[in-house]
Amino acid sequence: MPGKTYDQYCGIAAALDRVGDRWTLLVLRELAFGQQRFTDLKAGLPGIATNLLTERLRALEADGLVEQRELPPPAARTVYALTHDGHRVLPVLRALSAFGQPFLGEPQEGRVRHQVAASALTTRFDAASARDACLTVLLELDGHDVVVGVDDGQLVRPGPGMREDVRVSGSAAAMMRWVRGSSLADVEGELEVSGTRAAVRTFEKVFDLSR
Amino acid sequence: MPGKTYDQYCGIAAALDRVGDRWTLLVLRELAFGQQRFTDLKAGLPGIATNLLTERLRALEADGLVEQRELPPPAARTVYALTHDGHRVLPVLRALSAFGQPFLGEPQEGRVRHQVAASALTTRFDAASARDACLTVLLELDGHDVVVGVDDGQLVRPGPGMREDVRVSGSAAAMMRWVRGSSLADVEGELEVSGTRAAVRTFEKVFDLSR
DNA sequence: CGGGATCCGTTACGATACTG
DNA sequence: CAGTATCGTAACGGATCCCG
Repeated sequence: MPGKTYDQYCGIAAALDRVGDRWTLLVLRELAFGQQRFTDLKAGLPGIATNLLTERLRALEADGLVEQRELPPPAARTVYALTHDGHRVLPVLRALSAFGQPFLGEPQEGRVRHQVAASALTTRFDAASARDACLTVLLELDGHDVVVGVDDGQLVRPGPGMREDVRVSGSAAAMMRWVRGSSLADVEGELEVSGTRAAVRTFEKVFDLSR
Repeated sequence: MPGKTYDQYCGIAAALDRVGDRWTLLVLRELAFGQQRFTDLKAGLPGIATNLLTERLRALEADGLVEQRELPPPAARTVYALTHDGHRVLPVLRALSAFGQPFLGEPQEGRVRHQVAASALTTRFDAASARDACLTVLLELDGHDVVVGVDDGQLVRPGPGMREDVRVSGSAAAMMRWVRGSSLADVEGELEVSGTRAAVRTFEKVFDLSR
């Protein structure tokens, strides 16, 4: 922490004691995209000092939210990943993302990370409309695949090997524009949405995108 | 901010640029309980320096999340309150509260703020089960009234003058214990729940309390 | 090159004293 | 009651260096 613990009997204070430090929630955001090497994290967090990144990772490990994993030689040795407990921050990240969206300006082509566009999409997930829905969506943004799943009305990170019901292809900026309120017609030519009519309908309902 | 803005095109980064500083989210928590005077805020945030509290309030005002209101003379002059925009942080506070609950120890009688117990309750709200539900709950915790409402499947802060469907009376610590997983039988004698059978059933369903 | 550790100037925070 | 002022300390930012 900077300073010290808030030391209050309150869930919010307890949460901030773990993840309230500068950079910590952004580190967790990076790990929410999947396991990352130290260097990947540094690249995704422009401006962070290496010693701070180290310290934040150690603190998150100590709290059981993040763990180091050793990978077989063919790849870089060690990666960081969210633990089972660590996945419980995802709703916090989603709420922050939703809160922060209105502060963002117009997305500029080529300056939107594909994971950020995907995260902006999940921001619009509406549990009430998703009742009992099951759906796998493959986003192909600037050539990168991101899978978003809805299972039994819950937003999930699906494992690989799922066959997608809906595929959305295009630039991350276009996806961002759609999510931010443009109608699909407005981003036509930039985004291609494919899948059965029913699946696409479910997709638009669950993420409140039918405009 | 400490340091400076993260300056990333990302909702989470933009959110943290506004509310990511130390104490800021706890200031917003206090205001989520209702409008507060400077001194009330200070009392609810043990350990904060007065200059920091001032600075945080000014920054939140500049971002349009908090506003100062002048009250008619009979009371203390000026209070701080969330603006319309500022109410959009409530889901962030709820997500943080839910994330932080498991880190809290057993509640001790007399050491739980009634608002914290109420906030812990809202943590358990399940939008999927609340579909179309309408309900007003009056919590009477340690003698303080807190109203929690569900309208059309959404969690709301109801205005005054609503007649309650369910009333829960007892200590904040007992409420906390119930919310944390005890069955109603376990807190029997400490909590009194009244209302029509149907209303109580809805209450328990919507907050997943039937154990 | 990936994964850090070290050092140092700058900034923010914490504590308390003081004022309209 | 509602802040402002001051000041020592801890945390951060940036760069550099180190090691396998």
